[in-house]
Amino acid sequence: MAEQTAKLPDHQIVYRRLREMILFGELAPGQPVTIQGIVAELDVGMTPVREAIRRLTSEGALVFKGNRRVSVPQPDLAQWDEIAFARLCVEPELSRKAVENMTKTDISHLVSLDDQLNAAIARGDVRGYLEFNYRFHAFLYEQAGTDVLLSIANMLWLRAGPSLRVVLGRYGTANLPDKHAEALAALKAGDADGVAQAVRGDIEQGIAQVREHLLAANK
Amino acid sequence: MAEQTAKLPDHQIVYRRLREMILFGELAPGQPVTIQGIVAELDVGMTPVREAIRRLTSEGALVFKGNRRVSVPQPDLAQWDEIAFARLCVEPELSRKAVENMTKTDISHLVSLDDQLNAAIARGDVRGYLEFNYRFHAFLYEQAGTDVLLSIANMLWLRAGPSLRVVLGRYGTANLPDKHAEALAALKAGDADGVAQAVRGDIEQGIAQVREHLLAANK
DNA sequence: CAGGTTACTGTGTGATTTCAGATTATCCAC
DNA sequence: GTGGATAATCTGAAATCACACAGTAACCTG
Repeated sequence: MAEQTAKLPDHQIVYRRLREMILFGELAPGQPVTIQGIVAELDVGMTPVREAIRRLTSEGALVFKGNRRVSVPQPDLAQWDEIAFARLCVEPELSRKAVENMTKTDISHLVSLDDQLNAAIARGDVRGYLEFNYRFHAFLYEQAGTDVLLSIANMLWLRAGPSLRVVLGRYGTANLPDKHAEALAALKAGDADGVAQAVRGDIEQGIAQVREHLLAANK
Repeated sequence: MAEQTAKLPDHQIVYRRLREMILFGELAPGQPVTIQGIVAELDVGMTPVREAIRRLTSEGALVFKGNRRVSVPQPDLAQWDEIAFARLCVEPELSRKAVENMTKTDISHLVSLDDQLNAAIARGDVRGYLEFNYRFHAFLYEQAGTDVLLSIANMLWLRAGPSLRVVLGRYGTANLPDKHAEALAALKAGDADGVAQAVRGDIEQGIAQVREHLLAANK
């Protein structure tokens, strides 16, 4: 693990680091991101930082802000609905495809992630919730072995992350029902449709929460 | 148009140029892409080229080849089916949303693009076919005004482009039925579902052609 | 409050360093 | 002595950096 990052080129390290910061809410929506700020913070040259930012903007995780600043985008209601639509297309399908490739070890890893997720919820740890929720879904989807759909899903999570963070920061981790248990049960039974259905429900719940928040903020 | 590219930063110019090269088949699948090769060819510095390549890899238009080489990807059958699935999710939806925003001027522009497309087919111009086919769909989808879905669609076209080129290069532009006329008719009637249906059919045809080719090549 | 100046940020270039892969040379076994 | 395999070297490209340039926004002064 450690030796992986050691031999990885800088631009990939920066990319991953920034990615995590966006995904887990360390960068707030609207917050400006400057190249030289990152250079100072992560202690690397400008070139790798520029490449990482370029990559993230092309994935929609950062946006050009009129002038030449980039910042973390804050989706409006219409954009949120687009993200929701796309996620509901892609993620149940990924879940379905993942089922037949899952080994017992994989499933127990998912169970462990879900346990850590629940622990984070119990102690009101928003960052922990975001991280383990992401890792739960990401690990499940990875098992589908489909890189095109997976890259789309990752892109969508990147766009959804900051908004989730805002809502959770406001309302806390209480009342966070998820359908992970349901998904795990179907998974153990080898019921692909059941898993897809559970994941769909899980996504719909999360989406609805943010959606209500956006509706309320809008009016 | 010309003054746009004149004031555009180099990395965007390079990005667009490479993008077109991939989209319209100037770069063959599997062909290695080197930074210094592009530097020499387009006469710009390394940094802009690196940024453009980074962006294209994050969109799946180029892939890291194990070590630090990048090349144009060649989807196998499974990947092609993923692309197909995602396109069929996204593009009919984009078409549907586009309908209500289309003005008469927009429609006549689409008609003009379709005419040029047919002219390209008639003269056996593969590159022209790819370009006008792309521009027909791209223009239609742009009118939906939905940037998230649009960026996904663009990503998928980028992944599909090289394969289309291979098939067309092999079988020529004869026997290229499309459903553009059908789509245009529904569009003029304001029939959103009809447009979505026609686009779905159009995509399915194109997909099937490549799919057969991949099946044949595989066995 | 307006005009100009300053500080800062993004952009582009070329030199330098690092690295993966291929080629060649050497050594050991047979 | 020959065949094979392993190790050292060589090559070309990628990765990084430091600097020069340009444009913008903020600030300061009158």
